[in-house]
Amino acid sequence: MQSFADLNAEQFNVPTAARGLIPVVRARDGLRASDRVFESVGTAIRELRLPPGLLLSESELAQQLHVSRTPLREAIVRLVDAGLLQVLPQVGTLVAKIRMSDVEEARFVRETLEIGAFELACAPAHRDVSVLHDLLDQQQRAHERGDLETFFSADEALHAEIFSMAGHPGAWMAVQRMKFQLDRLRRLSLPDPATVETLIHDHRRIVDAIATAELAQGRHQISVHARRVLEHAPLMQLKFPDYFATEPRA
Amino acid sequence: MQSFADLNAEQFNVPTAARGLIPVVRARDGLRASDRVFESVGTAIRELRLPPGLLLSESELAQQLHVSRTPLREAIVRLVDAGLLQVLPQVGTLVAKIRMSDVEEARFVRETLEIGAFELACAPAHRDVSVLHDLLDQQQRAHERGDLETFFSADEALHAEIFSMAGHPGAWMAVQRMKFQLDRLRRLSLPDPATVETLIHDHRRIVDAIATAELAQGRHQISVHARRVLEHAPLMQLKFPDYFATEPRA
DNA sequence: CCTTGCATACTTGTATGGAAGTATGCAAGG
DNA sequence: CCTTGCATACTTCCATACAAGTATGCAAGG
Repeated sequence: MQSFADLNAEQFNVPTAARGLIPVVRARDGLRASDRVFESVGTAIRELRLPPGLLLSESELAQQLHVSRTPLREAIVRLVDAGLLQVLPQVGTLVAKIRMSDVEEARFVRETLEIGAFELACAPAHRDVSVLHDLLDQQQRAHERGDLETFFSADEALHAEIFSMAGHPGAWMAVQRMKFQLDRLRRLSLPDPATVETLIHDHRRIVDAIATAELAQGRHQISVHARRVLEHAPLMQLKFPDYFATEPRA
Repeated sequence: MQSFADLNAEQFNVPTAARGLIPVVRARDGLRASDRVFESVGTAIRELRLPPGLLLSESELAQQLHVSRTPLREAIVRLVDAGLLQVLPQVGTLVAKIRMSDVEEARFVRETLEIGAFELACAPAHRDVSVLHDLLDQQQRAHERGDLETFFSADEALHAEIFSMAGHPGAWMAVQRMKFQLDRLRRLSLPDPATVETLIHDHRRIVDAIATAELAQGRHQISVHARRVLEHAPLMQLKFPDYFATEPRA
C-alpha cells in the first residue's frame, strides 16, 4: 500500500516533509488545534489531495501539521464519524475509499431534503429570490474566468440559501455531513467545463421554479440535479478503480 | 450552577462517587475505551440521567468511569459533534440544553426523510410487511407490561425497518443523529401511558398505509406522528424551564 | 527452493504531567 | 456598605511517555 511519505516523495521529492498536500494552518484566532486539523485534513480529503486508500500515520501527520498527537487524534475521531477516515487499530489510519452505497444514501438524503426545503421555500407569498439571483451571477462569472473554487462556494451558498428560505437553515448541516462522499465524486468528474455549465443551467431552472412557485417542475429539476453526480460514476470507477471500495464496510 | 458532584451528593448522599448516573461499562469485547464512554455518556444524556445544563469535568468523569482523560476527551469531541455536549474552553463541559430551534430542525429532517422512505417502501409490488407487524406486536406487549425501554427499541426498529424496505438503510443513521434532541423531549413527556398508546396507534396506521400503498394517507400519518413531540413541548418548557435554552447557540 | 519462526520496527490506544486561561472568594480601600 | 484588585483553585488544552498489538523481513530448518 502506498504510504503518505511515499506519495509526498513522488510529488515533491522530499522524503519526509509533505508541504503542499495539507496546508499547515497556523494558530490564528482562538481556534483549537483540533479544529484547525479537522478543517485542514477534511478539506484535503474532500479535494482528493489525500487520495482514497492512502495509509496515514498519526505521528507523521502530527509532525507535518506541527501539532501533537492528542489534538490530531481528536480531529481523526471526528473525521471517522464523518466517514472520511477509517482506523484499523494497531495497523494504520487510511483515507476511506468511496463506497457507492454511501454515495447513493447521500444522494437520497440530499434530494429528499432539498425537495422538502424547496416546497417550503415556495410557500411564502412575498419571497425574495434576489439573493439567489446574485449567487447565480457569481457562479456564472466564476465559471467564465475558470475559478472552480469560487464556483463551489457559490454552489454551496445557493443550496444553503434555499434551506434558509424554507426556514430550516440547520437542516443544511445535516445535508453537508452526507455530502462529504458526494463531494469527492464530483471533484473527480468536474474538471469538465461542460458539466459546470450544466450545473449552472440546473440552478437557474430551480431558482425559476421557486420564483414562480412551480412545485412539480422544481421537484423534477432538483431530482435531476441531485442525480447528476451519479451520471459519471461508472466511468470514474473505471478510470480510478482503487479510489472505490468494493467490499462492504469493514 | 449545579455541579456533577453536587447532583450525586443529593441523590446518593455520596460526595464524590456517582454510581447510578452513568453505568461504569467495563472493558468487554475489543471495544475502545473511547467508544464505551461515548455510548455510556451519550445514553445517560439522552435518558436525562445527566440533565441539560449540568456542568461536568473531564477529570471527574474520567475517575468515575475508570478511564483516563484522553479517551474521555475523544468521546466528548464526538458528543459535541452530536450536539449533546457543549465545551466552554477553560470553563467546563456542560450538557447541552434543549434548543427548540434544533428540535424543529430535527423534526423537519425526520419527517421529510421518513415520508421519502415511506413512498419508496410502498413502491415494490411484492413487499413484505410481516416484520413491521412483528414489531407492532412487540410494542403492544411491551406497553402492556409497562416496559418502556423495550417499547423504545421496537419503536426505533420499526422506523429503521421502513428505511430498509425503501432500500436506504443508511439514511436512518442520518435521522438518528438529528433525533438525539427529539429523544430528550420525548423522554420528558412520555411517562404518560396514553401517549404511548397514541404512538402505537400511529404506527399501526403507518404500517397499514404501507401494506395498502395509500400514499396520501401515509404521508399525512407520518407528518402527524413526527409532530407529536412538539405537542407537549410548551408544557414541558413550563415544567422544566432550565432544561431549555433561551439564547441562540453560543 | 520453500516454509516457518522470530526479532524488529512500525502502528494505534492509553495514561500522565504541565501550560494557559477563567471564575470565585476574600481582603483592602473608598 | 459597596467596589476593586488579587491570590487561588479550578477548568480545558496540549505535549509526551508508555503499553499493547500487527506487519514485515530475514534467517534457519526441512
